Amino acid sequence: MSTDEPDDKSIPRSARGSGRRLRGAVAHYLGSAIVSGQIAPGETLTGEIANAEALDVSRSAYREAVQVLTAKGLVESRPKAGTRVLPRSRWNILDPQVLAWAFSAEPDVSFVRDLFELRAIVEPAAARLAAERRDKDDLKAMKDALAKMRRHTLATEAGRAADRAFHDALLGATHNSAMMALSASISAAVSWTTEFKQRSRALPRDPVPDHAKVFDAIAAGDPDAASAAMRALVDLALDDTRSAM
Amino acid sequence: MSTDEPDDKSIPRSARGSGRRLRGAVAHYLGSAIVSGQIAPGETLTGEIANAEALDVSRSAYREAVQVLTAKGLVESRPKAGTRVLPRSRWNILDPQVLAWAFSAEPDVSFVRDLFELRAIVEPAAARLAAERRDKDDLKAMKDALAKMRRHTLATEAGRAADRAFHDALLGATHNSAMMALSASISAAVSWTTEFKQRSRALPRDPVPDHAKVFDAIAAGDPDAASAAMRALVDLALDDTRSAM
DNA sequence: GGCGGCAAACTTGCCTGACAACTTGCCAAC
DNA sequence: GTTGGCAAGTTGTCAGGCAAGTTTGCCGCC
Repeated sequence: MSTDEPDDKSIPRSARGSGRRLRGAVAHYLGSAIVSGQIAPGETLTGEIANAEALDVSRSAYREAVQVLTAKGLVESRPKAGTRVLPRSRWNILDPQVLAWAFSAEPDVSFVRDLFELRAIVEPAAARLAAERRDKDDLKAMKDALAKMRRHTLATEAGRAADRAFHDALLGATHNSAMMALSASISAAVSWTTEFKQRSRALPRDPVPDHAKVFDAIAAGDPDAASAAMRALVDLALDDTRSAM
Repeated sequence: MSTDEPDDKSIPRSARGSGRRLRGAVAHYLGSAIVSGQIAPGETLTGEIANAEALDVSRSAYREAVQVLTAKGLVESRPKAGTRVLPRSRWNILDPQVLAWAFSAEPDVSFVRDLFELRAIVEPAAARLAAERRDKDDLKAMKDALAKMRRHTLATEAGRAADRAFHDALLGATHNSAMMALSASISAAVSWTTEFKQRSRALPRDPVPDHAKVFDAIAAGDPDAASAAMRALVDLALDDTRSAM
């Protein structure tokens, strides 16, 4: 892309054009490096002036990027001690952006397993709640998403967006704000893994029938059936993902 | 500059001494104002130079605070348009810090209900996993926390810390990183609500027996019993909290 | 010889002032 | 009425400097 500057590691400048501001690019660069393990927990990264200069940005831009990482629990900085990477246990890995950084590199297998495990716990329970509380608008949103899934397949970005929309609508039908916050994280993760599945080989299974079963149970107001149908859906998705890795 | 200024709203300077850096105080101030609804979603807050001056901090400190809010999905800022508060659906309310801001003011009743609902879903499932996977260290950590809970009551901060430690150890025993990330959020929320219960009136119930039952089931490696015991514990906690509000 | 306090040095924290980049909304021309 | 460009205002980035706080090591005291 950029014809001008084949500098050592000053990538951010070229990534600036992608809508992200400059500090966003720096945050992405550092965040990915940390989450992917290139900078191990406990390590303290080089001083602000040196590091900012190495990345060819001003100290303020660099500092604002570090603030973002601090806000997400990736690093902690104290005077004289420097900025050091915190242990994984303090990271907000449920943060959608951190999740994106985690999947921007080769996703860790055990981490994907953990995410699916969480999904297998939360989504069936959410489907149960949704069956009890859904209103007309919720059903309409889910129905529309389902129709879009039918039209496009999961091979297209539009299809994956429809998949996300379906799960978002489902979580939204619980009318539980905490659940909806998890929705953002989980649907993001699901989207990444779906794309990953897609990349590895053609999807062997048509996902629409499973989703339709969940929808029918929720529309019928049958909590047990909704929970069971969603459990089946997640299990199948886990199988597909597992066989793709 | 100004040594003594009982200015209208320049609170941050006084809050700086509390360990938090100055930008942390500004972030706390703005974050609380947003989460508590004083600044409604969709509103655009005043320009950086004006607002920074009103709070009696430099523009850089103010900007770094805003970056923190941006990282947590509370606001979004674009040139010329200003910085505007995003709709609640985009907030990372599972972020421990956002949770803290939410509880720093009068906590919203329906929000607390939502949190307990999530807890009622996640923690029994986590107890089930913990019963299957716990190792010696996990059991030791839980046992220690339980002993501390017995020694101090929930009326003391040490007791509440022990309660947090018990739940953290339990979530940790699942050996699931995503679950452990939720642990930070949930235990924080539980701690806030416990303190809230405490504030309203003396706790009518001794929490130790319930916790001990969960521990015994996990130590025995009985997933079903662990799940059931945890479900009972959360239900009781919900009852207490509900009657206190 | 060990221990405690003190000081210096280094890193982040904060400040100031200025300019560049980017929207947005107005306004004019077609 | 639509479309194009222009201008103004806000955030974004930059540079340099000083202050505050911590860690480290030295020095004196016990």
